[in-house]
Amino acid sequence: MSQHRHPGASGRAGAVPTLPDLPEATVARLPEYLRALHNLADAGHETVSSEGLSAAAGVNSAKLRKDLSHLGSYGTRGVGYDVALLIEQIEYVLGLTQRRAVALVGVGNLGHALAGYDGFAGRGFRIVALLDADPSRVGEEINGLIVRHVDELPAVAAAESVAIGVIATPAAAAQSVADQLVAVGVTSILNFAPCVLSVPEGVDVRKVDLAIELQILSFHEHRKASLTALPATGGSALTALPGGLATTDTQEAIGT
Amino acid sequence: MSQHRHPGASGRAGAVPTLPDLPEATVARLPEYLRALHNLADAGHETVSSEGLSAAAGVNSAKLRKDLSHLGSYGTRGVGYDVALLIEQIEYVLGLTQRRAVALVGVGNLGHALAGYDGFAGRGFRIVALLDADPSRVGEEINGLIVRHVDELPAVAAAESVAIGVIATPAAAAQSVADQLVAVGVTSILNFAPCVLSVPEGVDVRKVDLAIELQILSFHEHRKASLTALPATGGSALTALPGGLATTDTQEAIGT
DNA sequence: CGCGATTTGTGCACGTCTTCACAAGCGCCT
DNA sequence: AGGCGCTTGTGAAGACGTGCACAAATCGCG
Repeated sequence: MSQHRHPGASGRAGAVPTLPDLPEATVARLPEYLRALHNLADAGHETVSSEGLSAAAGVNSAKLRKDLSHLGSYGTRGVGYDVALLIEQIEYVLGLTQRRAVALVGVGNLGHALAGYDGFAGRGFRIVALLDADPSRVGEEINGLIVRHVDELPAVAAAESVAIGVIATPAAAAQSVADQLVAVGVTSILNFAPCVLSVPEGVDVRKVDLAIELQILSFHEHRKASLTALPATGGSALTALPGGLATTDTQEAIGT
Repeated sequence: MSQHRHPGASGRAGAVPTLPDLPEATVARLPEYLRALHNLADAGHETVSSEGLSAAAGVNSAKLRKDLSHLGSYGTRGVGYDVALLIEQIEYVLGLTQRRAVALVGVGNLGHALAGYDGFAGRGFRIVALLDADPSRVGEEINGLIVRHVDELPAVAAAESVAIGVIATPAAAAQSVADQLVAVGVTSILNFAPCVLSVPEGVDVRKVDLAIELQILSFHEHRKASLTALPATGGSALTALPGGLATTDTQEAIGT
């Protein structure tokens, strides 16, 4: 393998860190590995095998090895992976060495919860502004931050370089908020509003819709129910529909 | 194509509705189509072309047609899809014709927001119980429901057949709650706690982790930043600025 | 010093998902 | 009635992701 360096302590700002163009599916799993690694570190483990880490992260061990191999050879054959080193590497690749500034727009039911969610501050992010369009909400203090009017977004962005915008507004307002975020230079958006956002090229949007998750579960419920209504392993060909047996045992978590 | 019937009015309970074993990727998109269709219906449209619907749902039109073809031929060539009929079909396939009962465990920051989220009640689900292990939270009323102690889960499940459990507890409590949910017969779990749940076969778990979503965005931010810092083509390494252009234009939403 | 136990990294085959491109079908207009 | 334009449904090809199985590499021990 090629020589990999530890970019964590890199003093150079725009260095050339050979960011290795990871597959999307791998990127989506890295945070999960990272969480599992932190748990292991807290428990005092210094090294971990791919088998152990994959179990903690809930994935196949071969998949985990392939994922990690994409960011370089940081394991030792016969031993496993150095927990601390791997944490450092993944955090670097994910860009978590710098605490990115997050602006949260929409301090309603959900926004309120997000503002108080410690998973944000605890995992490499800091909320720098709470914004809302409703004047009656402006001025309220949540978790040490004062809610400001959404029109102040340019001022916020000027004071502190906002990397990520979170939209927790009603669907009707989401597109307008997205436009405003893009206008002040935000290039990554996490959208909780149930609607499609249209953004210029180069801007990343991820969507989280709680109702959709429930509906997907509902489908599987429906499917399981209609299957159990069928005869077990009858011999007759008639009513047996899905030749298969195990059905789709997607006990795997997540998808997104 | 084979004859498809409208199962919406099916009187038989455990009928054999030819549930067509949809690809997971398709299932994950159906709720999005459904939302777009409701919007179109509200706007007065009676029919919609695959082009129009796919634009409203933010996907490729060919993908949409293939997705819909999996649940039967409900379009008319030269015309498009009947909005009302398609809504009925998708809701049937997703099992939304019956309002499924949801039990929410963990009424902290996030649980509070979920309890008040209208996307639940509005989209085919009804929260039938709010549960928490903290005695100081028991008794509180949220959105018309009284918070009960988690030990009452069996009583809740006995009174009303709970189809889906939502876990919004801290990570440390999540596995225990999942076990309790499984024990009372819940076979679908939506997990907001940042941890892997182990459940018996046949139980579906979907995970939503807000921190993970942010970290994925962070990766793309990091990548975009390191790319714009690179020289365009063959220039000197140092000061060259934004020679780069399109970069990774993953403007697509979600991944689920 | 050499050997065996262990674990990583990866080539390969397989299945799933996406996308293009086009024939088949439908309604409308003349 | 016939033809024309529009839209669906789908075959085929390619991209992508997954998992097996094994060679290469490392450590510890005799």
